[in-house]
Amino acid sequence: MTKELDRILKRGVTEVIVEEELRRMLESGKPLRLKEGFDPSRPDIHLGHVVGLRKLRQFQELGHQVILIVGDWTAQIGDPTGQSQMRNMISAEEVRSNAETYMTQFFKVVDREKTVVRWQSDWFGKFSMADVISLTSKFTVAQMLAREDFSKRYAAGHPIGITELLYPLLQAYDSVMIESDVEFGGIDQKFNCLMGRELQEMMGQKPQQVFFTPLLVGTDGKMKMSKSLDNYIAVDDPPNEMYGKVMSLPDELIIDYFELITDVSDEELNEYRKMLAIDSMNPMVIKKRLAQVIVSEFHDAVAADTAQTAFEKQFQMRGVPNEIQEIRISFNEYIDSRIEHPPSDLLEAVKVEGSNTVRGAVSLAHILSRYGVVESNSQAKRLIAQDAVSLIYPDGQKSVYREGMYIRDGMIIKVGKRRFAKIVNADKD
RNA sequence: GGAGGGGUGGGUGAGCGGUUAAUACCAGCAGACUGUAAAUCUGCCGCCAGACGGCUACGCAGGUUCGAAUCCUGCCCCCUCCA
Repeated sequence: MTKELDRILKRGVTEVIVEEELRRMLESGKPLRLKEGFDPSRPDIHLGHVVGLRKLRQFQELGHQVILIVGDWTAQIGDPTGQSQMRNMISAEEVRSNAETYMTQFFKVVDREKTVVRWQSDWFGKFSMADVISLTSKFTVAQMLAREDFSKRYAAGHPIGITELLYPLLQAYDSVMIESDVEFGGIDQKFNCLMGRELQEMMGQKPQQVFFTPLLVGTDGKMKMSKSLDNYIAVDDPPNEMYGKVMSLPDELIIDYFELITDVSDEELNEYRKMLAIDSMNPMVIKKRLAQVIVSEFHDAVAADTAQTAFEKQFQMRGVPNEIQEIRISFNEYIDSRIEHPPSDLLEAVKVEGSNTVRGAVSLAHILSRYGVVESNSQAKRLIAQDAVSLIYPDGQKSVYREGMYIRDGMIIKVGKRRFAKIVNADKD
């Protein structure tokens, strides 16, 4: 028991306030009320969130109760944490639908049975001006500026919304309302969470303990994982994509990921650490193992295997993936329209070598942009000019696409490393 | 209320009448290399057009000019200082 507790309190933890106190509470055997709040402003949960969610799960397994707070009010304000710009407010309807998707993802990690969901609007919905004043009167501007995000912005002359100052107060008030024993959050939430302690104490409650988890670095290897930086791996990512994203992580992150979002034993972890340190194994191999573990966690072992095979085939052996977007086009239509009276939005095509061939650089660029393989016509042309587009014939032959080449039924177009599309002549059926 | 500074492409940020689809950096994309790692090198990086070329773009709306992101007028927004 104590050993297990040690592990939970040590692995994947940045700081616990107050550790001794929390340990005592845990050992007392009394079920604790664990608070985790989220703002349904961006509904996608990614691996960065999972670090904390896994902790919640571990505590649940010890018999404690999770109280999930849907921050429908704070979401509208926008969390100022780590922001150098003022946040824009989002609408109430948006919040509501986001919350929906959020929760299904949330419960991929956390045990639904041992979780209570509360909406902030339960209490803030009936907040009056008098309540707002009474809440805000407890704090000073200096206290708010003690927070680095704010003081930096202030010093740099960047705007700070008054609602943003309110944010930590609302979050703190949540702790009071649910009589939280322990709040969970990323270390960047420190200010907000500590605010909760202060407010609880002022309101005559025992201040919550706070459990801070580390921030997971995103796929760019530099910044913390976040949706707005587009360096995230979402728990909802399909297996192949998830696998690929893990493989694209910088090697330096392998250990962190194993430690923070998988259950591999400490012994195994040390093993990897050693291997990486002395270079006794290609890090790629260990990373593949990581990718597999992660995909099995959010999907299943079979999906993980499939993803691995697909990855090897597509990227390591430079092959063609199994599932490819099909582009069905009527060859005849293109050809006829060319001959009769070509509408400007139609593709140019020239009939050659029988009826199942379309020709011309224009055509391919159009096809690619029209069917969403690339964003625009201009972009397609640029890619073609850069030899980034190639044709793969049904017999496996491959050649870089050049202006004037023929496009045939059944041919696969490869754009860059990862975009594929198969041309199908719709006239056949 | 007063004084001053500012709003430029995804981000930072230059330009302050023409040679500017707009310097530079970051991000992004592509190619070489490779382990879809990192590092490095190279190219691209508004849209349409096969091409000549055209269109849209520098907070918004007008105006001056052969010509404006650059000048003028009005409006909106942001920042700083004083009260």
